[in-house]
Amino acid sequence: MCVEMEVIAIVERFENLEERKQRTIRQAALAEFAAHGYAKASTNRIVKAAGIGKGMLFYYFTSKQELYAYLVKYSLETIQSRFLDRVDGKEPDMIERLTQLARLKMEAQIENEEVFNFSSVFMQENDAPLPDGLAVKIGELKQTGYRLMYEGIDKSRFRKDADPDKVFHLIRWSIDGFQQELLAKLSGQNLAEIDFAPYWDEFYGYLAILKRSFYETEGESS
Amino acid sequence: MCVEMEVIAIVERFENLEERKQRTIRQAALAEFAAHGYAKASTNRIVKAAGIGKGMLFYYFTSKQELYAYLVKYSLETIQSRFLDRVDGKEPDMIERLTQLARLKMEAQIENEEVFNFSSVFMQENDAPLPDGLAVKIGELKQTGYRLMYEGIDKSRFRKDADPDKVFHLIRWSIDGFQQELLAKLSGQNLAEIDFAPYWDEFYGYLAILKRSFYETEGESS
DNA sequence: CAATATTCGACCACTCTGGTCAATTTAAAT
DNA sequence: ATTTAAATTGACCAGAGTGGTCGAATATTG
Repeated sequence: MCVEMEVIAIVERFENLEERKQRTIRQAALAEFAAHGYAKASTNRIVKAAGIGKGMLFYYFTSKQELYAYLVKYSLETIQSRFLDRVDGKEPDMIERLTQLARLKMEAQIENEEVFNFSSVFMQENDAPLPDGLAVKIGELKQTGYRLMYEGIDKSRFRKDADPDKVFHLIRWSIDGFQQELLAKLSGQNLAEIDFAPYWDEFYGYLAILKRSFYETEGESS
Repeated sequence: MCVEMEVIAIVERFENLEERKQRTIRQAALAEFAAHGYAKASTNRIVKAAGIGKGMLFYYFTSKQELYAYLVKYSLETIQSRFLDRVDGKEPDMIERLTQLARLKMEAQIENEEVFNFSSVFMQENDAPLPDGLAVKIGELKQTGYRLMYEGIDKSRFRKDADPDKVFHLIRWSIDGFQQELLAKLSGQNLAEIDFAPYWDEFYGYLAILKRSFYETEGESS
């Protein structure tokens, strides 16, 4: 009886769900893992936040581990397609490059806030149980990010009286500092509701100073 | 009988201990609270790390709360006396001021690593049960730190073609960035065993560039 | 109507929690 | 040497929370 059985991976049950429900559960789980890390995250809190019965979580995923692995995979794909793929890694001007990175990351983050929060947690976590393939992919993502930030920058545009590598770092720290401080100020608010225009203006103000200070001056007219 | 009884606060039992043992227990507790925050910190792990029986912890302190409060108080006093009190809040030159802060903080941190790690945790934690007095003192410490970093800086030394407030932030972010990155690179190692000389040299290299770039040029000869 | 796919939450064995306390060792006082 | 007091231990407690199961109820489908 039933020689040819429809074998479906359990996780497909989840993927066949209507998007709305999938999203609710994913958000709840991402938030929980982001807030507590793998070990201390609670499946009970996840189901409560997602508004589903305890049984359903283990109907969609065989275990906490599989749920975690799914979330990591999902996050990697999201970051890749919604952020990294859109970056122009050829732009040689450092400030242009970093501005682009900042803008694209912000755009991606607004629509996938939990994913980015979660990613900064699992990128550091190293005692979470992950299938080898995913662990490798995390490493690759880190490297991609690194390349996008450091590779192919034309340092010859910097002022000649200073070590270009040092100038490079100073510019990076400045832009990072602005971003971090802005994000801290805005934390708690819903990013999607914020009008970023004035913050971008402020940002460009900083960039102008950085250019004036760290780039070779090219014809200083009044 | 025994009308005049020697009433001692329980915590004094701890303070009458020999310094060595006090220190061992304090370090274990500071590390545990720093790593997990108040709620998730485990008294079991503390006594194990400190090498004492479970009973002793509650012989010295009546509860986890009291232990936590003691550690906060101890940390505040340490930071005040070993760091803040030594800062010259009058130095008007921003880079001099921040250099001084970096150096003094580093010196204090080398000899009280756990205290500083713990402090950055309890300064953000806001659902830990603390006697009102201490909560106030934490606020005061934050303000002192803020003043030491921002107050009385002579911004007129900055280049005239840029908003001095922006320049101020750029310099701060640069120095913070260097510090953070260094600390991250050195994390895990025992700070006391590290020779910081080359790092200070590197640091001064950055400061020279910052001065050259952001300060008003005063007679550019060569 | 029957078969199948979903959904629920009570329940399980287990771990860990902050805290207690009877019993023991150590030190001090007489 | 003997009494008294202080210091120290870890087994133990009730309670909370853990990841995960499962029988029963409900929806959906053929």
